[in-house]
Amino acid sequence: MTGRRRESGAGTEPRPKRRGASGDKRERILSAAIRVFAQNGFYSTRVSEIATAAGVADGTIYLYFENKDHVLISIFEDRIGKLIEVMRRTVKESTDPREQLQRVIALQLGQVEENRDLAEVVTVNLRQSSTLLKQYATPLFVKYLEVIAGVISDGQKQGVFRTDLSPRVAARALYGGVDGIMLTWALGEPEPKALRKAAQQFTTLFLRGLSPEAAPDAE
Amino acid sequence: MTGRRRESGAGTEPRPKRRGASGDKRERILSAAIRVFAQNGFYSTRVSEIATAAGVADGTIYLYFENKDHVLISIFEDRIGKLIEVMRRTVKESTDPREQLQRVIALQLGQVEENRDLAEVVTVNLRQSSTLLKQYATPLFVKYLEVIAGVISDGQKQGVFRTDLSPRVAARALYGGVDGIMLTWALGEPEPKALRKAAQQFTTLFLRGLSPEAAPDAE
DNA sequence: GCGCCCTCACTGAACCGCGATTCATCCGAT
DNA sequence: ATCGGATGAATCGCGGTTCAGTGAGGGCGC
Repeated sequence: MTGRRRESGAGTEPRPKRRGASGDKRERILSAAIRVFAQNGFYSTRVSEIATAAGVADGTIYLYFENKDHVLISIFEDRIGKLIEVMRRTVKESTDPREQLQRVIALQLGQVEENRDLAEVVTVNLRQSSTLLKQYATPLFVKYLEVIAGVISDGQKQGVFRTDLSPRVAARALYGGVDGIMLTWALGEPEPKALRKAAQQFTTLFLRGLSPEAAPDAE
Repeated sequence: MTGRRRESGAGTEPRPKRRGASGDKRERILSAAIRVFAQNGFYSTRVSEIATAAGVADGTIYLYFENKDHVLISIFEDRIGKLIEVMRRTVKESTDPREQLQRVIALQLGQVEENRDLAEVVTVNLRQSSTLLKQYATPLFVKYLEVIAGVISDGQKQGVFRTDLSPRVAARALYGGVDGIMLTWALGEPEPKALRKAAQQFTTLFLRGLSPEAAPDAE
């Protein structure tokens, strides 16, 4: 007798029509969630906290998102999706792969600098879920890697990057390096200058690492 | 119903909070936890699953660990602590900083290769808890970075590494790169050769990045 | 040597608090 | 008056933690 499950609604999208303030409510919830997740982590955050932070009622969350998981998923899809888009555009602004990489690194760390919470959510929470998020985050992650790998591959074809490195490995290394810097910055003291300086140094390190002619073997 | 337990042996175990008991039970729980956490993630894993995987009763977990959180904490303290110890020893086996770095990278990815689950727990779960783990994982992380930074700093003094990079930034980049490679390997297909190859390439990339003499400036 | 207890690691079913989700109800706009 | 987004108290299942038992080992009194 308890089988009154109301899941019959064929529409899996709980997103209501965006009318007036409605559209900005979804946005409010998302940005509140970023704040709270960064503060407490995904699993330690209760839905009611997000609601309070967003200035809406608990139930309202469920008008815009299927459930708590999908709030996090939406953060990735919205924010990281946008980041990748911007990255693609940034890459197109130059034809020199070295400069492209430099801009990509600066772009990422710049974004992060002005939104520390997002940085924390991305670096920390990206890895939180077991299967669910792996499913949603991985495709984005792959897209990200493809952009980087594309730049490196181009550079190799143009002869400005050494060709004995797999673009995908190098892309992972770039991602990892940026992530590592973001992580220690997000967890540590919030000194913005340090971040920029680190970005600069990392770029130098990475670019020399990719350079086609070996430095004189010091030994 | 295998009543087989009580493996006395020469058990001088100061480990359990309780009196001298079968010390191997704690170990069984830890390694089971690594397996299950890697599979499902920390928060999606119930204590009863760890217990089942370890072949003990639910309550037994609480004889060896304060609570679920501390199971994860103990994994870090035990395993990562050991890794850092081995790293330190490895570093001492050589005096050439370039070789030291190379060995450190190989060591880490080697460890990981033979224990994929641990890799996943380290890369993924390291970032799970909000405050609790930050508190326990950060000191270890700092120790780790210090070892790497120490090697780089030495190399700079010896003149085999460029001196315009902060050893700490470079250390973070190294960490990040290794982590990024581990992550994509842990999440992706389990091809061991790929890991070793990636390690090799990353080492090359990183060492050239650190080399003191610039490659011919390509631009 | 024998058997009686006592101890203590271990067990696992039950408890209980928490928090995600629901839904009856409430407005405000048209 | 009607529609539909918004509300938030109540629900309810999950799962971490507890604790009353269990039984094997071994100390000890005889």
